[in-house]
Amino acid sequence: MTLDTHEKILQAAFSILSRQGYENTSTKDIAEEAGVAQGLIHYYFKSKQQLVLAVLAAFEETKTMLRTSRDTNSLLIQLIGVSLTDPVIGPGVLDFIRDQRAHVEDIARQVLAERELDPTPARGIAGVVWAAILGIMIQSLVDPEFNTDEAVDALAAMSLSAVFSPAQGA
Amino acid sequence: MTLDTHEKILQAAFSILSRQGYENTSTKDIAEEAGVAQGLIHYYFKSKQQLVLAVLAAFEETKTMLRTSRDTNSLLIQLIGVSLTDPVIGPGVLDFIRDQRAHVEDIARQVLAERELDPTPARGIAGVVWAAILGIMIQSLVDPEFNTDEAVDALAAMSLSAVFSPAQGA
Amino acid sequence: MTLDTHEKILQAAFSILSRQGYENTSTKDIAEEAGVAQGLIHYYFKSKQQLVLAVLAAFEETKTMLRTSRDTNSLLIQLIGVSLTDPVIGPGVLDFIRDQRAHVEDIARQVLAERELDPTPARGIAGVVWAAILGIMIQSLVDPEFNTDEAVDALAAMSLSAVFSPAQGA
Amino acid sequence: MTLDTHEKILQAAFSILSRQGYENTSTKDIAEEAGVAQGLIHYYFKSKQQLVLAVLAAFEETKTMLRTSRDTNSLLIQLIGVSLTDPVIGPGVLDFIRDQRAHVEDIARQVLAERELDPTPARGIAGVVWAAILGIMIQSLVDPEFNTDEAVDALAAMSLSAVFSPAQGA
DNA sequence: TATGAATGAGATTTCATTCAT
DNA sequence: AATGAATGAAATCTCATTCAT
Repeated sequence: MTLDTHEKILQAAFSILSRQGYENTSTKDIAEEAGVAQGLIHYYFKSKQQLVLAVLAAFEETKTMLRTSRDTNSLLIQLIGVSLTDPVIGPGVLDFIRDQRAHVEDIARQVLAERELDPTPARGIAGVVWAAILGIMIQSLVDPEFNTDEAVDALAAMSLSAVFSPAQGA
Repeated sequence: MTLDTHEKILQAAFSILSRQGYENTSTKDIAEEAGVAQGLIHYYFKSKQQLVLAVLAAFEETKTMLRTSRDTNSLLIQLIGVSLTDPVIGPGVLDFIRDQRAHVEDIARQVLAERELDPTPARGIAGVVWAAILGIMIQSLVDPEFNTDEAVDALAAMSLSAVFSPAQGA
Repeated sequence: MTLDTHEKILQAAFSILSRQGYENTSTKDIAEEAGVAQGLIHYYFKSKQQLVLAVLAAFEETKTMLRTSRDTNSLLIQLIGVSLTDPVIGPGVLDFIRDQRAHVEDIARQVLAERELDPTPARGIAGVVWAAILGIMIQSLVDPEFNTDEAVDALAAMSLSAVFSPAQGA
Repeated sequence: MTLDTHEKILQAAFSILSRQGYENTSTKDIAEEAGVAQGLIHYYFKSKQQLVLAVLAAFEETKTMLRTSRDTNSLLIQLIGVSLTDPVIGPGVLDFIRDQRAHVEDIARQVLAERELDPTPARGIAGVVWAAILGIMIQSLVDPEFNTDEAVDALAAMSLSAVFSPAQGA
């Protein structure tokens, strides 16, 4: 199962971007990692930005494959930073984040339904839970001494409390 | 109250960095914003990286002044992205994040003490709460439709539940 | 006989470096002399230093072609000065000087062998003769009134004496 | 015996220039080495070039003190390189070299006179001997494996031969 | 499709020199 | 005499993008 060139470039871009970051990665680097000529990058992708968007889009499709990979998280956090100023990258990151949050919201809604509870707070809970996931991701990446397991346990506990506690949405 | 040049450069750097991001801001931009010659930047700060670290350090001192400012948050998120690959910026961001988390942990510990509860879960709770704050920050910045107030309310409710619920650390 | 770009840059570099000296020649100057874009210099040569080393290496290959050229000598003397402080240029110049001295030593050894004399002093003689050649080069370059022919004659006479005189190595 | 500022700058300049070379030494470096303000350099010396000329001129006066110092030689060789392109440094170096050669010529003339020999070849011999001294200096500086003693011995032997041999000026 | 040479703009940094105090 | 802040030009190097083949 040989990869076609398009795919080869995408994978090379993901690999090197997550290692080096958006601004520290040149299209030449990507071409070398992919084993193709520099010019070919722009034959398949109109610009460096478009290539990165394509990488981001590929995340979702191959989600399970890459899930919880440190590389993926690293690239995501970096792209969030970029997205704050880049008008092309920005919308792509926004879509990605909304999708993820919607996914969490679905789960919350399910749980509440199973308990025959009011589904209204699902959106607020999803906002916080997904926020906490992002923040835990960041602290894991930035701080080698951050106790990720402890944080994940605490998040689980807090989420359960939120579902059963009458204090919700105070 | 005229600012001395050193301060003028710091403020200009903060202002323009938070707007444009680290990689999109040149030292020339900063000099122009500050109204000084380009070379003067390097008279006061050995490198662009050192200047940014100085801006970051100034955050803490003027924390109340700038608190909840969108600019500050924007710069912080961007610098987190940069910190993943930059060996000079990295440690500065790490210190900042640890300080903030420690601050949250202090508060959690206080609350638990007032209730005469076991202080052990304070650290785990702090990790999650500060994570959620970061994540809410990000979603506010990236997604104009994100309902920040709702998320903050939910976070408050979940934190309260965490303190009183016996399920902690399950 | 069109030159390929690599060669064109090398020749332009040699020409302008020998005229203006290492520190007074910018890569922009070299690009203009070669009639190419500034960035192309760094496409072919990783740095200005590497380009200069390549020029130096080209000396030996085209030695006869350029022999006794004032330009070559000028560049060599300037690079010797640079070599005293530059860790990249330094080794290149050192190799060049050793090669030249070894060449002189070979000749001395040959002459002594033809006369059936002890070859031991060849190394000492070579050191001095090559030293004198360097020094005559310098004086010719620096002092327009220096009588180069007279000095060369005297060097020849002294070298002959050295070979035949029993006083060697006294 | 405290040094006046003028002298302090001269000595600092000599010390740091011989270590770092002309182009790698900034006026700021010299000011710091001298323990004075940057601006003061230009109060005493019109330009960096004039300062270097003053250092060179000071060589001759303090010749005995500094004689055979590796620092002095290093600075001289570097300045010879600079002199080939710098219209201000150039003449200063030229004077220096002529003085030194004249000194050697005086000695040669004396020796010939003592032997009651024809003084004509003195100039040619001086040109070569001084050339050899320069060249030996260079090789000592550039090549840590160069056998300086052997070369000096050989130069002495060759010079003696030159004085007594009838082959002179062949 | 694919190559890689070529371009040109722009970034960081250094530095001799000037000037107000 | 002395200070050190300020200037502005220039240097090296990087890089996304284009283009002829």
